[in-house]
Order: sequence, then C-alpha cells, then structure tokens
Amino acid sequence: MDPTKDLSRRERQIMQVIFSFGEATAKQIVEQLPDPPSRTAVRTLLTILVEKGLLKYKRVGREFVYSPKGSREKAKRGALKSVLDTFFGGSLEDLIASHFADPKSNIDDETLERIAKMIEEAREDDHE
Amino acid sequence: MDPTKDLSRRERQIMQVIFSFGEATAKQIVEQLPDPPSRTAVRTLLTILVEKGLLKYKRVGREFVYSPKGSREKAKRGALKSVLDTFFGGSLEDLIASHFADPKSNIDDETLERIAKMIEEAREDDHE
DNA sequence: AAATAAATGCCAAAAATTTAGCTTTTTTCA
DNA sequence: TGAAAAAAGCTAAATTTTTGGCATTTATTT
Repeated sequence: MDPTKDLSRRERQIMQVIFSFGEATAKQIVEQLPDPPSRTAVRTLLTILVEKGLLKYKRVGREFVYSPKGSREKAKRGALKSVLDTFFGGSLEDLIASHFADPKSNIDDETLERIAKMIEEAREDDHE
Repeated sequence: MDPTKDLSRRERQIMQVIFSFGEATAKQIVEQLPDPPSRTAVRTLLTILVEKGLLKYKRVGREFVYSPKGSREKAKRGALKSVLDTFFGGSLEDLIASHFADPKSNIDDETLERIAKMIEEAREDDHE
C-alpha cells in the first residue's frame, strides 16, 4: 500500500510529521500540526494508523513513541515516484532542472561536485 | 496556500489527476480515480476546488475542462520542496541518490549526460 | 425543429473523519 | 507510600467529506 495515498487529511499530516522527525510522541505531533487538535484527538489517529499497519510504537517511560513501520527507503522512493509522476512526467531531469531554476535553491559547490560524481558513477555503471 | 496541503482525500486525488494531465473533464477524472465515484460526485468536488481557488475551468462544447489555477512552476516547486523536506531533509543530493539506488529507475545514458551538463552549468554559475 | 443524449445545478442523505470528555493506568516526587 | 501529574483506553458526539438523485440546460442527430 502506498503510505501517502488513501490517507485522510489528518492521517497524512501526522505521517508527514513522523517521517520528517523519524519518530515522535503524540505531544510532539500536536505541536507540529496546523490547527492543532487536542492530544486525545491525535492519539485516536495514531491508533488508527497503527491498526492500518503504517506506524509502530514503543513505550518509552510513560509515553508511546511512534515511528513508520515500513522501510524508510521504500517510503522515500514511493514519495519521490509520486511527485515525479504527478509533476514531472516521471523525468528526474525535469525535477532537477526545476530545482536549479528555483531562486531559493542555492546549492553550494561541494554538493554540486558530489552530485556530479554520483552521476559520473551512474554513467559508468550504465556502460557495463 | 500549499495546493496539496489541507485538501481532503478526494480533493487531493483530483488535483493529482489534473496536475498530471494538465487539464481534464469530470469524465476523465472519474476514469482515473481509484474506487471511482459517480460523475456527479466528482463534479461536486470540482466545484469546491474552484471555490477554493485551486482550479479554473473553461467551457468546451458542452462540457467543462478544468485546470490548475496557479502557475505550474510554482506548484511543481511546492510539491518538490514538500517531498524534499519531509523525506530527504531538504537535500537534493539525497533525493538523487535515492533515485539512482532504485533498481527500477533505469536512466538512459543521454539523460545522464544532459543532467551532468546541467550540473556543470550550475557550478559555473556558482563561481561568478 | 423535435427527440435524444449528455452535460451541468442544486441539494440532502450517507459515510467517514475528526474531535474531545471521562475513566483508568502509570509514573513521578514530596 | 500516597498525592499529584501525565499518559493511555474507551466511547460517543460534532463536523467534514463524499455521494448520488432529480431537475434543468446545452448540444447533437435525424
């Protein structure tokens, strides 16, 4: 199941917070949500997301700490693919171009160099 | 307002179809939606999205053709930023790495070359 | 030009989501 | 160790979302 598809608004918002934080408590999530509802309300959603198999939790002290259940890599790829398909016709090239065209992007030189190196390696792999 | 945030599930699904198609009629959207509801149901959502200022429409023959209201560039950047922030800590480098690591990615050599060229140009710009 | 087909407009019911109150349990600390 | 604090468990109500029916309008076709 695609973790970002088919979720309700609040479910999605909560998943985003948890993906972004790696893990989070109900309290932390309340602090991050727009138009924050009560902690109890968030807890209900968290329970639902656990039932749906998207989150797991561990008890730490007296509270529950929630984290994504599936592999992080898989989640990342899924999210990336979704944006690629919806907004960039599946083209990574277009995506990168869009990012460079953004005046707010401002990538430093070392990063550009490392990206260049990655691409060089990908090209070499391709030649095998 | 972020066009993908704060939308209900169906609203989001519809926006995705329209972003992906560029423009679409109610009928086309019904065909693309998972668990497709009636055309009338979709039309209600389309009207809501127009009221919210996210879509515009033009009449073509006897039907309405809907398209995103804001600039496409802006929408693309917004969507990209959101994925970058949520899943890649804001790092384009990580995003690209994730894509290359995906066995299903399979980018052809010409594309890699064009991407390499883009990066080269970005680096030159950076040196000014 | 009339009949037919296919779209929209309006609206209210059904379903899902979202919310929080109250009780119980667990931890803290005086 | 017992009172206070803070979390979870349970449940029901409020709100939002989603749905489609029926009437109306617009286009097509014969």
